[in-house]
Amino acid sequence: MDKGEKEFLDNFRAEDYKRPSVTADIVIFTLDEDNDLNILLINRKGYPFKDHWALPGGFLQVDEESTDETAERELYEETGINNVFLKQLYTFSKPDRDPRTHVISVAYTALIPKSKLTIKAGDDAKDARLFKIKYDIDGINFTNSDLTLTEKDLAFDHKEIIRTAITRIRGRIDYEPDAFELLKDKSEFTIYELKCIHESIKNETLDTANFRKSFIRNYLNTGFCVDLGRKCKNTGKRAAELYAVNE
Amino acid sequence: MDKGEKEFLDNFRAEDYKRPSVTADIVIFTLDEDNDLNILLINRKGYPFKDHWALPGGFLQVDEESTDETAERELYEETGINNVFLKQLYTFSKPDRDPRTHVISVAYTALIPKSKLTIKAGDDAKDARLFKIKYDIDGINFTNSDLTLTEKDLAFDHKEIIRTAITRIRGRIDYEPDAFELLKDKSEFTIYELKCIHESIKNETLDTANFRKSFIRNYLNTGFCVDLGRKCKNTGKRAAELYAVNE
DNA sequence: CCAAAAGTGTTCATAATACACCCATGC
DNA sequence: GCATGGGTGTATTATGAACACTTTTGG
Repeated sequence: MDKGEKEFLDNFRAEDYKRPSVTADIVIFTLDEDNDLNILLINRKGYPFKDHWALPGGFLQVDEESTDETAERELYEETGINNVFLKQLYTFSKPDRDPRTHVISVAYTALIPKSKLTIKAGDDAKDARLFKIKYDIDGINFTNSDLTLTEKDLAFDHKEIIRTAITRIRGRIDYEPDAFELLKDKSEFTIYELKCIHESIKNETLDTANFRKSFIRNYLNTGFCVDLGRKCKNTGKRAAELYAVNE
Repeated sequence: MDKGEKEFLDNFRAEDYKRPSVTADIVIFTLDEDNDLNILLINRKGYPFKDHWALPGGFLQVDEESTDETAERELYEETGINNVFLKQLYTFSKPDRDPRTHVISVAYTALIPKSKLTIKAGDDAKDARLFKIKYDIDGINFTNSDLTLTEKDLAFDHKEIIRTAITRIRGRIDYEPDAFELLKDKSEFTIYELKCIHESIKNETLDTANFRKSFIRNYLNTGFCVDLGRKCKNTGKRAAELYAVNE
């Protein structure tokens, strides 16, 4: 760095410029006991959008962290887990998307097996719940045992973020190994557990034989997965072969 | 909006929170007369990274525009064109990526035929130039008739942004109709012009017959393109069939 | 025995890839 | 006449989708 640059930086005052707020919001997908695709939403304790449901997330700590780190931190605070599959999704930045001020949201997608999720409502939430994603004529609905949300119950532009996330994950599922992230145990799973994950993400049933063949071609023969050479006994019915993701 | 929310918003003071700056930076790709892939870089007039080469871009106008609009505006100021293929690429947010303060960069990719580009150096630039993208052992180089840049000549983390952009466009070229955006004239082009675009983006030569077949299958038979039923006469050699993107 | 999960085999259409070959034109 | 761009045909193999069929297991 030359003298001129040092002098410039010493005199630079960030406060002289008007700036937006930046948040990281996270679309957390998981599969429930019915193997349905679920999303984690929190019920907002304060204004704006008090009592509405929103994606977990929070403000960037300026000069301290990247938005990736904001997302990781918020995810840990919200679900108690780290070292998780977390991918940047898209950045939402319309000036009026938050009534307080101009807030840029960098959205992330996380895929987490339910067994690893310990859901707790954070500081800014009255409640945190998993919702099944249901599709009907009007668009997407979110339901669980005692609540049904429509898009109007969602805060900010979070319905748009969720739609973008679903579209993205569906586009990726056939080409990227994302589905493995939703397995209860990546080091011991059956082809049919993996098939269930693909089915709920794509929201359609898949052919057993064809799914099997593509698993063998794309993941077993490539060395991405290995055949453990033993069967899964305890599970009712016929014993299924066990596989593991090769780390 | 209820009374409580109105009161909250009236009392909300955005200045109470520390906030980052936000910019939109644009990776502008074009093809030069040799049909090589080029990128537009500007030479920085002021600090920081004075005299270094950087992506065109600029600060978000808070409360006025989305980052998409920032990118459009900057692109217009820099190249004199609008209504252009502009896609959000990725958001870069490491706290130290700009020595002034924490600056979040929302990066965009633009594909523009050279005939539509009128390059002019903006307020913050001494110079604006197209550079060929060259690959060697050390990574990517940027060259034109009188300059060769290495990654060290680039400002900020712009080499990382450019790498991300190249990877993204390569991943999309086989599945998305991005290549059509680089045609001199979308309403009158030959299959071989399109092939050249694919070749420079992928940095490999393609088989004529196979490219042709996939064009027919994916774009002609689907109605995305139409056969104009006439030939391109003026171009030396044998006359080539003309096609148009169906608007 | 039978429903359900687990696993195999066969077929057909479409895609990707490689490559051999012909036509038109300007130098 | 030959290099270059423009264009066609054919063969091989990989992939995707449809579907018929067998095996194992608990109730």
